[in-house]
Amino acid sequence: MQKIGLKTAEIEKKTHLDFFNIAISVDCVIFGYENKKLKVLLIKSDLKEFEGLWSLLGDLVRPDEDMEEAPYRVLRERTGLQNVFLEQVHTFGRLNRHPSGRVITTAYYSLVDTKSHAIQLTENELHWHNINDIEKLAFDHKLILNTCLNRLREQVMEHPIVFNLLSEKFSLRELQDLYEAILGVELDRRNFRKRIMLKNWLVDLNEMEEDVPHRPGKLYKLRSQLKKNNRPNVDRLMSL
Amino acid sequence: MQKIGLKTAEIEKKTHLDFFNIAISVDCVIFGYENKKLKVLLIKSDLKEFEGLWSLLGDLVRPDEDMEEAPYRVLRERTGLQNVFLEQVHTFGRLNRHPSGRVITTAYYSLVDTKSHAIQLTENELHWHNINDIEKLAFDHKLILNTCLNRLREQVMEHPIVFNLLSEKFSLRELQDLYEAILGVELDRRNFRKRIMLKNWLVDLNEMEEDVPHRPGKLYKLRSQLKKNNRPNVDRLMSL
DNA sequence: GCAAAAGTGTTTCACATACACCCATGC
DNA sequence: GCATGGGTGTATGTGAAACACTTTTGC
Repeated sequence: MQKIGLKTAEIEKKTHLDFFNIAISVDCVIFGYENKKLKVLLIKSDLKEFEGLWSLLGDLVRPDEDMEEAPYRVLRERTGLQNVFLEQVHTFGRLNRHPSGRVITTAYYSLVDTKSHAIQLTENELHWHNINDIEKLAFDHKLILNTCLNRLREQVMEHPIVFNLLSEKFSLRELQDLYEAILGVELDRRNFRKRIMLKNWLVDLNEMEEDVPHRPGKLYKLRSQLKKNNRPNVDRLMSL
Repeated sequence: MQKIGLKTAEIEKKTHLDFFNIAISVDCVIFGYENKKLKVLLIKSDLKEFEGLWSLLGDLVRPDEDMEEAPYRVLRERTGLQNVFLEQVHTFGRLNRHPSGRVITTAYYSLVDTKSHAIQLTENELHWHNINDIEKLAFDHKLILNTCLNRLREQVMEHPIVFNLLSEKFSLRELQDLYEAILGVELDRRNFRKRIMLKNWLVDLNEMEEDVPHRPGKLYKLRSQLKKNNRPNVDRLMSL
């Protein structure tokens, strides 16, 4: 330790640099759905401080990319997925939230189809975890996860987004199971169907489920106008 | 310009520093209410690039403060206001959104009582502007303002927050005028009263308006349990 | 024929909306 | 007494919620 009062140029410089030495990262809460369970994609933390704990996928924002681009890059680099649904949720900037320095992070949530062949879990440090089985995560990632899950729950009945978690064709029962997994409640089948049909989100494909050990249900898909990609349209907002 | 290939240590260092040289700021959309108009507090931009334009109040996040603290500090330093309502809305990180370097900014909106004696517009560069009269702002602040205004409009019927814009005692007519100013629509008086009473947010003070040139209205105040301060309770979220 | 899930309709309640008249006060 | 806004009730429509029986298929 250096004594106080001996403020060298080196220290002066360090102090000054410190002021600008806040790094910014993005963290992605990547939701998936399988076996009637809502899942989240996590990676083993590589930090000694969090040995054995799982963490969200994230990375520092690069100096030459728009911040909105960073979570798309993270998903592309880590899972191979492109054109996914992503939405910014909240920015977390508690002092000491990161053990190796001052890092402020912006959280995004993503909805992906786990059956997509594009998804590469090759690194083998990536795993899907049941939302309900998650106890402790590295950093403040449990808080981030909870915040994103709450946001997802708020959005799900208002906007046609859950379809990003399903294959293109699905039955109403599958859709209802998905809503139940997200919201964590049971829903009445008749009321659910009425409500979902009223929104006019679905197209009846005039096809039936196959290879099910019971009466097959009708198949639907999302109305194609609603499949807009999610990247924010800045021009539109500017003109408001 | 230096030729490529001649990468000096100086350049190496600069490149490396660049990577971490993203500054983070907070910008506050401070809403007020006066003369039946929703207002926002703006400051004359001191940047040559934005000469003559107004901008939001903001500042860099300090290396030794929680990010959530920064907007409270900005309000305290610039207006003298404390214990205000503040809510984080969105983080904006477009490349080149700031002319003097890479700055990512987190936007907060605040609701303050313009009649509060604490508020100091002393610097005289601060002025309240009617929301509807704002055309162009410095940086991407028009986008930030629109985003915050949309968020405010989403929140007002769900949460008892608009009371931060009013004095402690108010009549239902004042409250309705305020809602109309925020939402930009006219409301039916009878239906508005029923709806607001149903929420059980108000306490009848058994007092009447005074010095009004017409039949005085009853005065109400916000139920005191709802006057919770707005600072996020991290512990509660962590335990979810 | 049986197990398993698909499909469907009615009633009730809460809340949103549309709408018009009398009342209390200051001047 | 008149101008100004305060205060109130009813009828109608829409969506949410509760609730049970018949149908179709694979086995």
